[in-house]
Amino acid sequence: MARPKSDNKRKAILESAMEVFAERGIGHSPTSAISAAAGVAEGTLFTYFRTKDELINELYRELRKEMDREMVDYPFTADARTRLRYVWDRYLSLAMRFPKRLKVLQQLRASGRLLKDAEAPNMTIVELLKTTREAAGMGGVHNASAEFLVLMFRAQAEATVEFIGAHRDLEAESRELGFRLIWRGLTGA
Amino acid sequence: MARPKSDNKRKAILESAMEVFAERGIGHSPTSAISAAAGVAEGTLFTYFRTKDELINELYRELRKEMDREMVDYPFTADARTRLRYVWDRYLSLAMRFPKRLKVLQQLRASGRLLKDAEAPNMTIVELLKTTREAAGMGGVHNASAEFLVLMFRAQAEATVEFIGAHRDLEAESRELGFRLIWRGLTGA
Amino acid sequence: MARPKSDNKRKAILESAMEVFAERGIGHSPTSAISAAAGVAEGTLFTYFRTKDELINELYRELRKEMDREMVDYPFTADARTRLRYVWDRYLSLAMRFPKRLKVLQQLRASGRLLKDAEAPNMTIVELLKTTREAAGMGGVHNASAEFLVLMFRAQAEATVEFIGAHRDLEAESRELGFRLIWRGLTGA
Amino acid sequence: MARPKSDNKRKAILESAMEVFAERGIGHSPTSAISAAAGVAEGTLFTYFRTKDELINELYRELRKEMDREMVDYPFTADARTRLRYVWDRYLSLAMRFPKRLKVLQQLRASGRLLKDAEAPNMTIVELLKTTREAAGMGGVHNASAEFLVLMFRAQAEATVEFIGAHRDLEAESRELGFRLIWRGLTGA
DNA sequence: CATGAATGAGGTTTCATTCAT
DNA sequence: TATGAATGAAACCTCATTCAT
Repeated sequence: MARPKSDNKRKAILESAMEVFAERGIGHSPTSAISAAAGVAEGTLFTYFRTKDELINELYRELRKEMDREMVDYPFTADARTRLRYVWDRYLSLAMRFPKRLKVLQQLRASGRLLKDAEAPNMTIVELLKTTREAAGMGGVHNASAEFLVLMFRAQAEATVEFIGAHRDLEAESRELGFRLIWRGLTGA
Repeated sequence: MARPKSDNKRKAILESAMEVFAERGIGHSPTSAISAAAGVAEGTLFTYFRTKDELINELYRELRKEMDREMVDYPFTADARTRLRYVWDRYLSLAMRFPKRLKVLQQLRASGRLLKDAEAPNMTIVELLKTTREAAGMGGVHNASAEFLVLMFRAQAEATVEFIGAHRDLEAESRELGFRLIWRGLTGA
Repeated sequence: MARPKSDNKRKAILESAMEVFAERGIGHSPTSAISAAAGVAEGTLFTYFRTKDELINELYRELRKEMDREMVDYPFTADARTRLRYVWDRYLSLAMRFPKRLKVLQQLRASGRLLKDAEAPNMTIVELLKTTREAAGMGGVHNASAEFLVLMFRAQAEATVEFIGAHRDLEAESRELGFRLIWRGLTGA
Repeated sequence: MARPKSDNKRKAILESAMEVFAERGIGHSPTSAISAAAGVAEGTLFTYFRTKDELINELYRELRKEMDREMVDYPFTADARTRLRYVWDRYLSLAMRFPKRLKVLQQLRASGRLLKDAEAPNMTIVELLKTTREAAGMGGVHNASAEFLVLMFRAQAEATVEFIGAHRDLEAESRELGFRLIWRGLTGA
């Protein structure tokens, strides 16, 4: 057959996993609940993912890929501020579109079940490494670890998402303020 | 009166819970492992905490209380920068002393098993609300939600701890840099 | 379709439950003993009965259905005495064939775990309601609650079974005497 | 000390056991619930009854003794009908006064935890043996086992209590009717 | 004797995974 | 491949009983 292990089903399972994890927590989400939500049989889940842990890792990879897909129009040649702002906006937009995404990502990271290679830097991270360092340089911070700066950026972004999640009406200003804090922190401007 | 409920045992169980959670993740930590680590019988755990969830919530409260205890010398009358720096330093010190603390806190928060009232603002939070807002005011940011600023502060601190955890040799400069970024973000200076 | 849920297994579990309950008492019968007796895995019991209580209720229903099945040749058109005697004889025969039945039924009733709807009147009860009332009418008792009369009938039958259980050699005369007592009580004849 | 193991406490525990058993069923009644209801410590229960089973047996004995105490005015010299009617009335009165009594007695009997000697015939039984046989003789039933007749009598009485429990308004006529049925059954009159 | 914390065996139920259909 | 019944190892929690106080 042309395409065995129908990609549809795989996707359905991953999507359902995300829903169920968000709702009930990873630890309280039996695979049977996931397969039920995906509309497939319990056993079918295991033809697509050998174990629950594999499903968890795949879901993590998938969620990170989404961010890369979000970057289609990334302005590679623009100045640092524009580029950083682009990532900031894309990140927040993605989070707003899928409000459960962040909660699941945090759970996945805290689960202690992720394999090392699932954390490999993706395109978004690579760009952030470049841009945050450039920005820090503008602010007179020359010897900072880029890795550290990215960690900071992500932390700020997540905090902003979390706050907006609790205060929907303050989305616009929080977006601005959050970016202002991080940019001013990096550059002093 | 019979044998009084020993505070030692309670503490031993909480500490063991923290160890075990850090090592294996909440979801993979049977209560039997916790009681064994604490050197008590399986049933004993349940005379101190009615359910595993109660244990989880108590642990969370305990960990937050620790931060308050860390604030003994808080310089209430000093300027905002000094006060914020104090919290920053105490937070990082606590985290360095108990490297598993942060991991467990994040797991607890992501677990979805915390009760609302376990999250009630403690003394540290109250001070941070005051100070971050004052600092933001100095930076020309007058209408920011203090809650948002605290979230940002915590995010920065956690990111810094995480980075130091992976790069012990860079502790000193990361401490400085982290604070510089957040302070400059708030105040522009 | 996967392996279909086997009716045999369901029956095996119910039968084993009855055996084990009779031998050890409901409260002292772990589900593991039941599944072992039925020759299935511990978990399997729970694919047929969601909880132990559900098993208990199903067993009760099953035991009552048995009595209805016992009534195949019920002489609907015969006189009241013949009909009542038929039920009496069938009831005693069933009890003699499965000596543990009664003990289990009493346990089930005393357990306080039966749902209301498990007690709904079955065919046997319906017939008894009719016949006992008719017999009572013959005895000049016109305004008796049929429900009360049925309760009496059952009580007498159970007492008779209990006695025969302890005095096997007196079965024949006890059967006669028991019926004579109840019939004379109802009709005076 | 004059009376160690204060009789008060012993009684309190027995009474509470009866309450708790009636409410929750023997199998669902932890000794801790009984001691709590009795207002004594968990351990205290075990200075009065070595095991739960011993408590159960003692309770059974106690409940049967109550019936004997009920017989203070037993008309030893009256005719059979009067004597039987006396027992019938006393039995029903006792049951009405302590509506949970019967339920608990049935549970105790069905529990399979009673020792043989707890069932030894008491004074009430002895009298019933005499009287029912005499009555049966009046009805032309000469070779009946007295034991069987007593079983029947008890069965009728319990059925009557059960019915009255569900239909309080019919108490008076049910009392009459129940006795009429058993008396007519025995004697034909 | 009274207390209630401590114990740990055992109970019910869940769930990842396997495998017959 | 898809299905879902079957499996059995845990998991959490209860509870009769013991024993230090």
